[in-house]
Amino acid sequence: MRRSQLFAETLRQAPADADAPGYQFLLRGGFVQPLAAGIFTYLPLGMRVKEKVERIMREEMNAIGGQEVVMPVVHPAELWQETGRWYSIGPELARFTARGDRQMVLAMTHEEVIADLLRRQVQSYRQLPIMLYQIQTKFRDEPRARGGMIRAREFTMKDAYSADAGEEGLDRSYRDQYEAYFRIFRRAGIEPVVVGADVGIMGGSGADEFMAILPIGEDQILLCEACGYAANRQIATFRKPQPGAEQQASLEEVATPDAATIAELAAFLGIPESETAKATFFMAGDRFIFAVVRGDMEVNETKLANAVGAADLRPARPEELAGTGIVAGYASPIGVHGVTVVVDDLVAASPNLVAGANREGYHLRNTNYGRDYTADIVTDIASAYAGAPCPRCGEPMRMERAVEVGNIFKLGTRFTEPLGVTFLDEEGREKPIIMGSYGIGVDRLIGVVAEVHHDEKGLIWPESIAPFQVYLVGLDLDDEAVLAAADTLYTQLQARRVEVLYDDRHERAGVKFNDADLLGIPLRITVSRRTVAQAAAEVKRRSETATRLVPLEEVDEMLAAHAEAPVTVGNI
RNA sequence: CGGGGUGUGGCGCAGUUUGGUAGCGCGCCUGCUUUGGGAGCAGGAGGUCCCCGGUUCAAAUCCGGGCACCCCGACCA
Repeated sequence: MRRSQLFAETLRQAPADADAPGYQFLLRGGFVQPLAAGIFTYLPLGMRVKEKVERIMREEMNAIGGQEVVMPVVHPAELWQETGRWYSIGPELARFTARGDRQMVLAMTHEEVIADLLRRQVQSYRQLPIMLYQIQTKFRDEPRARGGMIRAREFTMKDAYSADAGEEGLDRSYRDQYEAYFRIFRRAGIEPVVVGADVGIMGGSGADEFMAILPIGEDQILLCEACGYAANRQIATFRKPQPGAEQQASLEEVATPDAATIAELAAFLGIPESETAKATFFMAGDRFIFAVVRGDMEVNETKLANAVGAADLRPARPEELAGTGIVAGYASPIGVHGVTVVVDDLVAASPNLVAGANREGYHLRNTNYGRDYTADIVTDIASAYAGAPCPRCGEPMRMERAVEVGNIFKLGTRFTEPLGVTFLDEEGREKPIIMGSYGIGVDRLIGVVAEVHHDEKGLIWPESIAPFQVYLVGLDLDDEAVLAAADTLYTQLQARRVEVLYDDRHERAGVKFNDADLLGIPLRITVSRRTVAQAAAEVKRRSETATRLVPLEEVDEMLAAHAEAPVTVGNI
């Protein structure tokens, strides 16, 4: 491809609304063009990257027995009503009315459709196992798209679904996907960490997330370097400190004016925050949830939601406290009524904590679980934190921000049961199919690679997904000998099936070199009056600063030899 | 959905406080010169100043109401 023909206008300055550096380069280089918040057009350069990422995914999915399908983006509402997600998922599920008042949804995921497909096609255990995948558009009306390609509303996902006759089969499919995922991410140039995850709206029995550690990540993960424990903060546990062993003392009200926060309270009384109890209030639908953790810890909303069996939790509004006996800022479970009380197990085990008196300006010393109050649920609802002791080995854990680039779920019968997706086993018994679901965000992966692989000048694509393998810079092209040499090399490289972008524009050297750096193509080859005088071309790797001269007749041979590299797609 | 910010030519911005009919840099077009790290000179094209309404002799600027986009939080396979 000649640069003069390529539809890619590079920008010297990044649009002001792009903050992440990798995303800025994707915009400046002409890889993608935003249409609206979280909705993008892929331009030719971006399309080439996307195509290569998808090719890797296809290869790895095919390698574990996956078969490709494409399912619709528009689904009838009835299917989503059958699984209940029509009702349980909020406005992020985009709904619209088609002709004749038919309710439709835009696919945010495809479990319903795949389950329906299996329901229609599978009758016998002899047809199982099945592994299907697609690379297809999804739409999620996210409350807030951000981070460029990392969190889009319309995006492309590689989603795979396994159908097995039993748990052992699911374990095997899950393991195959797990390993394929590592191969996909490594080939695309990132090294993810796998963390245990919450099953969220997917339901099912287990889930792992593939996380790319990045400061712009929206997720937080806890990692133990000593034993390898890794978990999303949403579900991460930690070894709780030993509660104090002192005797229970008698309850005592103490005036604590203007001490409505734990920090103020601890400072006022001259005690550590760990000797206090913190109360927070949530609504799970119509249920009022009163949650208590030790003062130095935070409530983990995911754990709390799971503890009370709620799909959704939101902070309670002040007016919702009316009639419960709760006084915000001075709250404790003592004297409250009509609410579901959930107490963290550490609080329940800790003697003589300072807690609110449910009276403006007063707290209680020496509150004790069991003696002074009880709870509907006592369990772990505290959030793990940086430095928290590992639940397995007790060593302090690291907390990192990360982007979820892939996830795998053991769905079990979450979708096949309500939809009646069954098969007959060897004994002629009807059983629900056991499913797994496995997703990778294609655009998000590209966005993550861009964030990981760049320098101050631009992108540095891994060879495996670079839009071109070679950026051929022609300088002094008004010199006929140089033009002929550059054109010849271009033709030779194309004949070798090397993907080459030939900068034949009438631009100055600086412009071309800077564009080459911005676009991040792995190899730059320069032909100029200077190099032609030595019958050579200058070769430079984007990832390195060194250049070297290679005789013109050897350049295409050199690249052909290079084609052996295992991770490479294409002919270089 | 709460808090904050921003909407002015393709991109980056000034102008808004104190109303007077739109400007700078980059990019783009033409010509000449230049030519290994974002050239110089000369000439030129390009803008419903986010939208609607109001105030005013006069609105990018003041007032009201929308919308869009960005950041933080909430939310999130």
